[in-house]
Amino acid sequence: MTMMPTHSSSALAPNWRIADMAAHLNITTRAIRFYEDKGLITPKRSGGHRIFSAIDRKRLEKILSAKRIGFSLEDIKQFLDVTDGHVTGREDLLCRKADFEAVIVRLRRKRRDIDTIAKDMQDLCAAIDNYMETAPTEGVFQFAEAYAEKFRATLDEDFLHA
Amino acid sequence: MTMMPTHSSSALAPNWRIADMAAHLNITTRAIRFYEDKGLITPKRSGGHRIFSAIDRKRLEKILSAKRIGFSLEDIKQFLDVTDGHVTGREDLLCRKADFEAVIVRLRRKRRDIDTIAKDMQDLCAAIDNYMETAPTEGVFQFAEAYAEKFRATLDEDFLHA
DNA sequence: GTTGACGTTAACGTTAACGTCAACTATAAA
DNA sequence: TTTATAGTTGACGTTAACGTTAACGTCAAC
Repeated sequence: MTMMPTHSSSALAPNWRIADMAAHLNITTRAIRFYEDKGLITPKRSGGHRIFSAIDRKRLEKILSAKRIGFSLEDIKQFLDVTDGHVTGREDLLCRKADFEAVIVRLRRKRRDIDTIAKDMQDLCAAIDNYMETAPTEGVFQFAEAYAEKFRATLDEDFLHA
Repeated sequence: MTMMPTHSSSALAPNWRIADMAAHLNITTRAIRFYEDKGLITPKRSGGHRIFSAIDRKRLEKILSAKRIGFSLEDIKQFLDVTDGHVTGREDLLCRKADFEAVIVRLRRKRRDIDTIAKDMQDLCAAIDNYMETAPTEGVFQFAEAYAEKFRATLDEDFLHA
């Protein structure tokens, strides 16, 4: 007797059900249905049930990446509409392209924001470490004071450049 | 008669009113009041009116940076509570530090997400440019098809590594 | 042919981060 | 002193992105 591949997945041509997808991507089935309602994905159907391909999965992964960096589902739809070829007019395409270029600029700023905040967080962690070593039981407020001092230093620095 | 510095601002020791702050930071006064309600800022008062110092401004700028990269106001409050010295217990501080280190890890992923999406956007813009040059009036659907082809290529590549 | 795990749609509930009045007050200028 | 121009505190409205039932369909297995 030959082994029949299970309905839920096959290594070569995977076709997952909604729960499999949700588990793989660490989201809820509700979210996936919601994305379909919003027109972000259109998985195939088999007797009313949704069937997800590898392409569907890749698409969902991109959607989640975009979501993590703050894009709304509507933003994402704008992008997908173009890659899917739902925007065909020359004027429309050029308009979208301008939008995307503005987005790229904002992404650069977002990268800078991340670096700024990450540095602050690392400094804060280091300050906590330092506080733990140098102030065993006494001087409870020294930590905040030291941090505030550092904060005022960056403030003065900004004044010089402004 | 000596020039009296105006109430609204002085270069050396600026004290802005809420509308000035809002204009400088490109947000609404409502947002600023909301941040105060949530305990993120505590500007001084002068007869009921809020007065903002350079420190308040810097603090707000940090808040907006954090917001842009997806932190909720509650997240931001967690961070500020520590830097302000409202968290004094050793256990509490170590606990917060662990949270912050987890955040730093997520920020690294967010950076990667940004790079991924930015590259996709740049590719898409380039594809649009290319399409504009090579397909003057005919073959409306070639653009989407070309993009889909490229997409399948990255998909196959992922299969090799999985 | 029934069971049980999983799927479906439809509809209302929830939370965050403000927007939007409304009614009142404080300050600066005339 | 009056007036114009902000500023103040509620209180309710709004939007996005789902969560949460409710009520019912499907399908492989026993």
